[in-house]
Amino acid sequence: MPSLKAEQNLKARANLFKALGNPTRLLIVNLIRLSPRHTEELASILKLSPGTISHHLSTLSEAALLESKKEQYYVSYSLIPGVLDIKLEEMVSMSQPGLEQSVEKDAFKDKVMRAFFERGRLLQIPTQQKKLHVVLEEIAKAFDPDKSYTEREVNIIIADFHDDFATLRRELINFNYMTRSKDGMSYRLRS
Amino acid sequence: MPSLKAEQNLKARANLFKALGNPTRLLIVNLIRLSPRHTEELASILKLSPGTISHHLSTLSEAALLESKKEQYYVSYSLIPGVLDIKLEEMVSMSQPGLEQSVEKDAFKDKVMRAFFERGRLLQIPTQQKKLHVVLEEIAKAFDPDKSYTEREVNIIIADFHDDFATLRRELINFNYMTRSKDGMSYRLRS
DNA sequence: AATTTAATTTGACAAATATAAAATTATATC
DNA sequence: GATATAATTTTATATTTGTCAAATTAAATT
Repeated sequence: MPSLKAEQNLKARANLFKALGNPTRLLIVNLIRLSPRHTEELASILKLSPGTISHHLSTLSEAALLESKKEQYYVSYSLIPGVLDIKLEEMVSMSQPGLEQSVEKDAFKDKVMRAFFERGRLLQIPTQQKKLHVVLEEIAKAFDPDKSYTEREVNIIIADFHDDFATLRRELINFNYMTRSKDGMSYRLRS
Repeated sequence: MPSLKAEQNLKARANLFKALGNPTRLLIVNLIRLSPRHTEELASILKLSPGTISHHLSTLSEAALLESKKEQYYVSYSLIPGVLDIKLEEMVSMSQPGLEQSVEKDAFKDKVMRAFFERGRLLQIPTQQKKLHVVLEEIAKAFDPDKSYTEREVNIIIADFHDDFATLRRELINFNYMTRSKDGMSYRLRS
């Protein structure tokens, strides 16, 4: 089940950014970056209560940015070495190139399909290009990729979806879902 | 007035991170990264209302991550090219190495000074090393860097701060604020 | 010009966050 | 073992945030 893991991942990424997405915590990271610090010291530098600083430090630690070490009376916090040595791009990008793409297409497509089709019939031809593409793609599925068709055959197949087969046939060619032979006599799916 | 500018900067940085610090917005960035998208499309993919998506898109735009362009009925959003091509380190680091450092030291020092000194007198010798250092540094200022002192002279000067001049003198040597000559007859500030 | 439609803005609300103050915990120093 | 002290946790509160639904705006198609 990659989706669960992906979601975990997503949250973890977001938390890293969220941890850095606060002025006080950015200051803390910058102070700590120069030399390790303890809670009280940071509190007095930033003029916030130790409790508040402690809270911020734990947020940063949970985001896997800081490490700490008991030192005399104090807990000394420091940046985990190399933790900032990464590109924003790497932090942001999810690795599932396929998954997301399919999720998205299906969702948008579903919406359009529900809106424009009813029991296999196309209710109307969408004006909007993005929706039209969904419709054309669906109609294209009715053709066999290995066969070529006469115009009349094409019309009949399209007419199962909608009466205005002429417009739809034109759009299929227009947007390159189908191609017409040079002599204009036969049609087939774009290979 | 560099501090105002620094603060602006600080907030802008934090906002960039904050913009990315939300799972929905991370998904949006990832979807947009692959190909430009419009609001409704994202809404249907992510199953959130158009209003919500619009809000997220404006957050991302304010963080200078997205650009948009009207296209047919739609507003097509895309990532500003190269915007993610930067190290986390560069995003986090503030450039004022001096400023911050002085702010911090003064703040912590001030707190210790107020706690341990009263009208120039040291109320007690701090147990804690970090505080002791602040105190020793302060006492060290009473010596002329160009002069050397007999032990008796050192004692007299320290006695102005606190009766237990012997301990303080020992700590000054201990922590290398002052050095004692080989013959043990003269003291001076660490050069 | 009228109509359609995507996008944005507004209003409302529940959830999350940043903060201080106080209580508690954990650990050094004596 | 008692005491001192930094750190953390808890409680409380004001602010910010994410979301939806509804109203409004802006713009393209008719």
